[in-house]
Amino acid sequence: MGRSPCCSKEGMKRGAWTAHEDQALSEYIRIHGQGRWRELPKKAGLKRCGKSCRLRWLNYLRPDIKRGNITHDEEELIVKLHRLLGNRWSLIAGRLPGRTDNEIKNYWNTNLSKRVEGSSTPTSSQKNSDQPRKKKYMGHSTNEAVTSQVQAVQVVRTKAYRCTKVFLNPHIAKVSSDLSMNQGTELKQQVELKSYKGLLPCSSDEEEYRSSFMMDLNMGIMAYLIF
DNA sequence: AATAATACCAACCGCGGCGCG
DNA sequence: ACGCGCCGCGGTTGGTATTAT
Repeated sequence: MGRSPCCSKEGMKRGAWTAHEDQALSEYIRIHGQGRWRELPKKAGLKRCGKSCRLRWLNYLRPDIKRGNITHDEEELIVKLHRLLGNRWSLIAGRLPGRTDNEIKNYWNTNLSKRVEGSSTPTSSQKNSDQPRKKKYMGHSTNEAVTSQVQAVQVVRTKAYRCTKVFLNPHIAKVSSDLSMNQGTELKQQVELKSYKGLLPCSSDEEEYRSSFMMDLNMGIMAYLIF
């Protein structure tokens, strides 16, 4: 069955997004919500295909995206989940609040796949020596870039800057605020990781974990929200 | 200082799943 | 039951930053 291309490519812009485009997209979604990607660009006045808009939003502009280096705990979790799920990046990302499938996929391809291939998960001491070269990113967040560079037309060079600013998932923020004002994300993450550790297989009953994990997925509820 | 090689990551592409008429 | 269109996923590509020579 032949499929028509998702959108006509004629007159469509490609490549890096400009601050102006980012702003237009964010603004549109803020007002109208996400979805209807096909018609979104037209309505938002963007010369982009819907797919591109969706990707940009999901991987970059979403306010709940947590940017910055993947922590060791997150890394361990990714490795474990990958062992269970394979390249199901969206599922894996679903277990890592604030992380996108694209980000995890990239991280896996550039760091973890090499490391995991040959040996088992490294110890923390190994980790430092094994760790692939890290760029000395200067800590820009893209959202900062967006706000500070809103001189339109200028392309946002989103890459090559690892940022230190953390964007909170609203759910996390809510739970965190339930916990207490200054316990914030760190505590939340600890709690979250504890809950993962409770769920993750201790080698023997992987099946058990797998089924409870799948049930969890089926319920459509992130485990971290429960704890 | 210049150039090449490598690492990293945003964005693109094509396909499959699913819902709807 | 079938075809069509939209959405989402996973693999791949391309451009830039960083490091090595």
